[in-house]
Amino acid sequence: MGELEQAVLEVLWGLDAPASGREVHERLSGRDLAYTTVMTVLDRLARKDVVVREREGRAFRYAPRLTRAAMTAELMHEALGGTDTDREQALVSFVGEASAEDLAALRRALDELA
Amino acid sequence: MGELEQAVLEVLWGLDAPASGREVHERLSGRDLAYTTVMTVLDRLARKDVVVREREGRAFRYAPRLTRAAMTAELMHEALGGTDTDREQALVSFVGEASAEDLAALRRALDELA
DNA sequence: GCGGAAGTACTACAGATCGTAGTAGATACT
DNA sequence: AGTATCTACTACGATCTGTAGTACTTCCGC
Repeated sequence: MGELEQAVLEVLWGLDAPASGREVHERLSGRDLAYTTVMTVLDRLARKDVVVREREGRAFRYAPRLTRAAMTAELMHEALGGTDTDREQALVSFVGEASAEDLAALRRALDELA
Repeated sequence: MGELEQAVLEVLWGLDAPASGREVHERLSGRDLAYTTVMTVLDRLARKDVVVREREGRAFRYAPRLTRAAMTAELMHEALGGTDTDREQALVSFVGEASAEDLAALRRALDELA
């Protein structure tokens, strides 16, 4: 995920409804990009199934396939997935390096599961 | 991390001591790569601080900077780090999608922390 | 001490991904 | 019909990765 791609995703997560390319472009006005640049990025993200696009009349509306939290979780699982063997060790390492807040959140999350 | 880079790392993790380029090359004989190819990859990994190299006489010996588990944990933290806001949600999502084994391992790891 | 083996450093090149954007063609609003 | 929107397609340079060759340096055996 490139820098710009990330930024575009960020914009989409910041909205509650699917957005048009034009809208995304406006939210990125700080970067002073061409409209077509934003469209290219949206297209690539859609091709990678990171965002989904639905037709609305002549135009498309774009939305992230996953919430930010879900995507983060997916990335974490992906990282863990690389490790066929040391899964357990990796998790130990993970909690070992986690902040107190993250540990608390983890414990709560686990408790809520049953 | 490219495919080959990953494979080279895998080899290094499979050994208990720092290895020479020649050794790594031999362990990758299945891929039929040129020795210099392996050296290039080791060099790039060293440049990225993924592996460390220490001089031994005329040659170098290469070793992963982190254990596999530690690197996995680092990648997981990195993924989580991208999320400034929804950390908590991300963790909930993460445990929500985890396998029973991973959950058990997580619980054990947390219990051992105190 | 010389010739070959082993190593490193440097360079190269092609394919993929990404940032960046232009042009053409379709559609719609007025 | 003219103008604004939008999508589709194409392009180009930068960076990363896979892959490898060449040149220079040792070092070991003879």
